[in-house]
Amino acid sequence: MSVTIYDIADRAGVSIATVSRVLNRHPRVSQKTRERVFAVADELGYQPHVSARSLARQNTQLVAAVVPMMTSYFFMEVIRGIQDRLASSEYDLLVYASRSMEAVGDQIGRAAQKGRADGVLICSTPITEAQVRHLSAADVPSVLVDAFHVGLDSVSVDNCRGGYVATKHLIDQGHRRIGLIMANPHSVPARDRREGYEAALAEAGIDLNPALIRASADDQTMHGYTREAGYVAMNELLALPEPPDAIFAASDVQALGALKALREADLHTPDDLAVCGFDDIRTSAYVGLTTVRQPMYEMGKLAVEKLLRRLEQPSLPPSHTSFAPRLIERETTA
Amino acid sequence: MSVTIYDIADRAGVSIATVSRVLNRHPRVSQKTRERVFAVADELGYQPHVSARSLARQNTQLVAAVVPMMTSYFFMEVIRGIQDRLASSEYDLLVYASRSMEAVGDQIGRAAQKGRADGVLICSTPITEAQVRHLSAADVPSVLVDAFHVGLDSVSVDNCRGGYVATKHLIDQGHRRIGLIMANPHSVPARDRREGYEAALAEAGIDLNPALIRASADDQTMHGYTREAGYVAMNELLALPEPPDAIFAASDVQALGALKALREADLHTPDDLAVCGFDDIRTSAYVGLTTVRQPMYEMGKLAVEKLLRRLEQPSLPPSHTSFAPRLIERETTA
DNA sequence: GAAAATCATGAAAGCGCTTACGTTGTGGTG
DNA sequence: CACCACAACGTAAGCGCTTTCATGATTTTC
Repeated sequence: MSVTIYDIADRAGVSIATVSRVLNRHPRVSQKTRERVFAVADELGYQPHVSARSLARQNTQLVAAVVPMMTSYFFMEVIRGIQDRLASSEYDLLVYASRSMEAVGDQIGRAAQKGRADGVLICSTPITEAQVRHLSAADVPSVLVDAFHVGLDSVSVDNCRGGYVATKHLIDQGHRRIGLIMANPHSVPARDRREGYEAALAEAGIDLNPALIRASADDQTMHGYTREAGYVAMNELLALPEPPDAIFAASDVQALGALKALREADLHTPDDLAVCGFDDIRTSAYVGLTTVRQPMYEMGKLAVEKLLRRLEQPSLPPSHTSFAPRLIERETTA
Repeated sequence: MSVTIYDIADRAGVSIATVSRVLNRHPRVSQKTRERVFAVADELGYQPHVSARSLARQNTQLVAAVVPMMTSYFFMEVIRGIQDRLASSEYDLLVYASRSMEAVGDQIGRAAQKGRADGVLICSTPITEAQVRHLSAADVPSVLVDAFHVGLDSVSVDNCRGGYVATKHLIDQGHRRIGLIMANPHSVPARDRREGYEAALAEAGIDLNPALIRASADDQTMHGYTREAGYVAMNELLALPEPPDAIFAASDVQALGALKALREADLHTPDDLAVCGFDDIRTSAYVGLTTVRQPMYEMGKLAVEKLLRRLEQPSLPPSHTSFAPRLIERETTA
């Protein structure tokens, strides 16, 4: 078998307790033995056994992140933020990505299993009361990203405000018939964005026209945040007797689908029709899509920050941070 | 403390050995006790302690993936493949992403630590002999993705062939002065693609013109696979007394940078200049970039496949798979 | 009906580490 | 010089689980 502290102890002529103390930088060890133990450890190429350490210390040095899907740029960026912050800590990252929104529950259960991780980050999942109870029962600190629950730390984006900002921008550009390409209404962020959309219209004294609102087809895996959904929705809107003169899409991917439909219809942005998305994914900058930027990277980073804080002080009251989304003006509306 | 097999044993009036057997579906347990134990376990809401189990079983149910950077679409896709395959196994995923190419070594060490993971997937890292020795010393099965070493399982793409295919395509379109936008020459894939490029030229009887080859600026973190690098390189090529009439870029991001330079110079693809990339990232489909597609998702999937196989049969000889890249013709060359 | 085989279970020894507690030896105090 | 404080280290008891081996009960076999 591989080299353990027993081997080191033998070789260095001390007890395993002393070896452990040296390895853990315990102060009550003489300089001489410390050096000897280190020397022997090096010589034997000792590596601590992570599971054993976890069991004895009653902590893994792991953080689990649960995300609905690896596919999307949004989660990528969030995870990148998580990674980066984690890199300067002592924690490693466990990733639980599910293929469907439904499987998320299982993943949370798995991530929160006893002895699995010291903390859990849960992304973009409307968490149920049952899950919250499960988490607190399992006594594993967790923070919500892009989701909210009173009892848990969270960092999110003010989606309502984002919807408002986008719509307001379109109105300011002189548009009146503003179409909304929604995602699946089950998606809380999508609902919030719609709320902002409606608020902006109301404020400008524009009547809400339900015909201009298209919810995405019922896509199980992506909550309708797909290019195809945007494409279909746009075509439906174009087929209207009185089509819109501007579009607010609940996500950039949908907006990209909409742009495709426009190209096919030989319509041009922003002259024939203005388009504003939501997210600011990579491609958006490239194609010049006006959008509302979510600070995804920063959200991931802050989430870890909160988790680490809670790991140190478990009794802290839950803290909630809501980022203000920022309008990024590009060619599709300018 | 939380509920352990001792609690179940007490409550069910059996020994912990029996509880363990029931929980592990050991056959030698009577129907009656099996049911009782399960009932009690349910009742108490028992969850096995992962670290304890790992220690006793001498296996974590974890696979570690080491990737140079979360940033790129390439790794995202690979990881997605990994995730998907892992989802139907009993393994969870540990992700080690480093911020720089240099830190990868540390990450490998960390991932291969004793008791950390049962297997390691190493992505796009030219692995050193020392690291190989370290891995086999630590006795952790590993498979290389987008990299090669005789002694280890690997799945990669025939980059040389890819470079050849891309260049051949440009030649077939009638181009003669074909520029190459290389990445950092430290990148093995980049070197291979260049080799293919040279082979295609040679085959067509076109003299190699070193002036038409631009290696990316020495970007530490991305090996020159950046949009900026492509942009700079393209501008250099355009400034040549005799600029190229076609470009093969070692990656799509670089190609996108090149396209930007072309737009600024008011040149149009494919008429003024044809462009072919490498990778087939998301944006490529959107902007109509001709490219050579790497089956990233499939690579991730197959890598896991190989790892699982090796986990079952550790003594298998190393197996190497090389995917043939596929040319995706789009507007930038048509 | 006795010996052998089979079965269900328990006792206990790990897995490799941490850590509370106890012991020894050293130096400092009165 | 007896006493105490404290530094340095060892002993041993965990952490929560798996698994070998032993044991008694039950069934099979001739």
